Amino acid sequence: MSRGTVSRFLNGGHYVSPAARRSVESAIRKTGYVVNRHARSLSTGRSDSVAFLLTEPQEKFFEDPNFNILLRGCTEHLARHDIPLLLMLAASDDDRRRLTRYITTGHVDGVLLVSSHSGDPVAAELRDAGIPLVACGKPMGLGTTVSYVAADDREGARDMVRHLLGTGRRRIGMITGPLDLPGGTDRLAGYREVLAEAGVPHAPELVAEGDYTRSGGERAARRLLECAPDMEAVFVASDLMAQGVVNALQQSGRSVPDDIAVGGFDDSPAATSVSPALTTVRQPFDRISAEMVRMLLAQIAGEDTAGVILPTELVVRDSA
Amino acid sequence: MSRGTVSRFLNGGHYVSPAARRSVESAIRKTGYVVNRHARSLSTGRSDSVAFLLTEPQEKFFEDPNFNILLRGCTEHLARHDIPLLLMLAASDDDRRRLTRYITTGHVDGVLLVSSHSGDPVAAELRDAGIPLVACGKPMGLGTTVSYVAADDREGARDMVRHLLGTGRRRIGMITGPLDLPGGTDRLAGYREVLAEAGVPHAPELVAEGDYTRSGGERAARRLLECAPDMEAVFVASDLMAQGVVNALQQSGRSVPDDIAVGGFDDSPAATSVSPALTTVRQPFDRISAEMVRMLLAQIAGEDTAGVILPTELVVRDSA
DNA sequence: CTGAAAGCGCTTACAG
DNA sequence: CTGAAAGCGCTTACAG
Repeated sequence: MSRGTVSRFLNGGHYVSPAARRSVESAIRKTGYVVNRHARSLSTGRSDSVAFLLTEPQEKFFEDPNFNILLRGCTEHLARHDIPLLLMLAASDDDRRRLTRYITTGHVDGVLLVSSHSGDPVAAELRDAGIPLVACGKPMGLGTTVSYVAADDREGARDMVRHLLGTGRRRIGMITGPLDLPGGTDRLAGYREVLAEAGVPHAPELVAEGDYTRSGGERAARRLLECAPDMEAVFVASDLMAQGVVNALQQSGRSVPDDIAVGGFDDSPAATSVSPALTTVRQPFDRISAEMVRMLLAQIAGEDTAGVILPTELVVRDSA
Repeated sequence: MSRGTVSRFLNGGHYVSPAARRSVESAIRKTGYVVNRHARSLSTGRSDSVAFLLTEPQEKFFEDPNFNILLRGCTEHLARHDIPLLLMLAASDDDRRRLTRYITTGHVDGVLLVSSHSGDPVAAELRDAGIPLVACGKPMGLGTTVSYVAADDREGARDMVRHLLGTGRRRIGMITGPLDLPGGTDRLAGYREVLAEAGVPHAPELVAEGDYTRSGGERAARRLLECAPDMEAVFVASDLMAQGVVNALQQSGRSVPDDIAVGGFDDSPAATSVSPALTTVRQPFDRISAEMVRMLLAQIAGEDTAGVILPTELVVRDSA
């Protein structure tokens, strides 16, 4: 039997007679044959695997439940296509270089890129190398040359601030995400717009930049409390930070929501593990990961993809 | 210039004249040449990458700081050899199959295996496929056919229980790890031995099995409190669980360590983020990851390696 | 130090 | 439906 026939059997079994198929099957069973992926990849040009690349310090990856959820979603959606997901953490510049080299060198058919800060060269490097690429969140400063899927950060923020205004509060503070991340700037923009529309005067002392960590939220809350002790509500750009905020407020003797209402963002597991449970803006994580995978596979298949923005949803619980 | 010369240049530059080297360098720069790894791997039989394979539900990976630390250590030690680490999470059986196939198929030169429960087929599968393999913790039921590196769980447990006895307490409980994990059984064995040696009668109502999660620790502590309300101290097989235990004890109105002393295990970040700070048994994580990497590279180079057991150290803080 | 050549193990038109 | 053959892009003895 020729190696051609075996190969055809391995790749879907088209143009293989039942008899041939049977004898290949039994031979494979008998010898424990397993294809050599390198050889296959060399000849097909594909590797049949995909990377989930995170360019964040490792702590953040472990601390923030958003990554967990996103990772699980991507894994599951890829599993339906029987494609393994390789998780790569680029914590240092050195790691980044090593991993980009690894990726651009054909080891992977495409990459799901998570959390790319403006100034982070990874997205541009991969794009320039022609690697199929989908970012989670619009990569800043790259125009529309990189496909992405994101939640509608601006609109979500607007919903939350409108809700806060609706409870009668005017002195509404905000703790933003890192401002070199799209979720950082867009949520802030939404907050500002709604307040302006409602005729609430701009108050810079009510805004503090956070870093999407619990302890960062705590610190920012204390800063706000100092500069604006009369704050009535605060919109926090992530649930994890909001956990820290609730903590800091309670320690300062304020009750949530009676003294100060707190609104979060994400609707991650963090939202319901605080007391009071957080009123927050749900990111459609499952749709996000599904879209990311769909778009990446489309790119790998040679199609063009663009950016997609998915709607968020206000979830009202007890904190505001 | 022949491709042979270029290849020699790429692989260390031996037997390449300075003139040839220069012209290769400039050609590479000009064309943006990058080697095709598949072709290289096909001919060398190596892939120059290594997997960190975790067979645990994804939550545990994210919740337990031990994994974080171990992962970081392995990444760093491999970085010194310029070898990328691919993280693979096998949460479901389906994932496991997909990833084992991926691995045994030559995509990776070796694997660092974390947390293999007895009954988990992964270690045996990889071993049978002849993949270089180092486990973290002795894989149960596999005899000595798989190399591993572990902390001295038994001796560490002995130290802790001796310390607890030394503070004058006799009614000492234990919350174990999962008993299908070596750390689970060995720490329990150390606990039992020391109590027996001290003439303390065996009291089954003082032992509860935990699962290395915070909430599991909480549950186990409540169970113990019910069955043995006169407990004076408890040795908890992980710091993360101990966090939950301290919580449960305090909620029940007990003070730690005055009413009940608590000893942990790991000396992970969890140990110092509780109040009171945990007296615990330090696992030498950095040495563990260094050894794992060293042994894996040795195996890849064709050497044989065995099991190594590293000493622990008692760290006395406030909880006991 | 250098080049020509074989070989790594697959896939895929191409004839038949 | 099947086999013979070319080709994927490297590495590595082997002569020179």
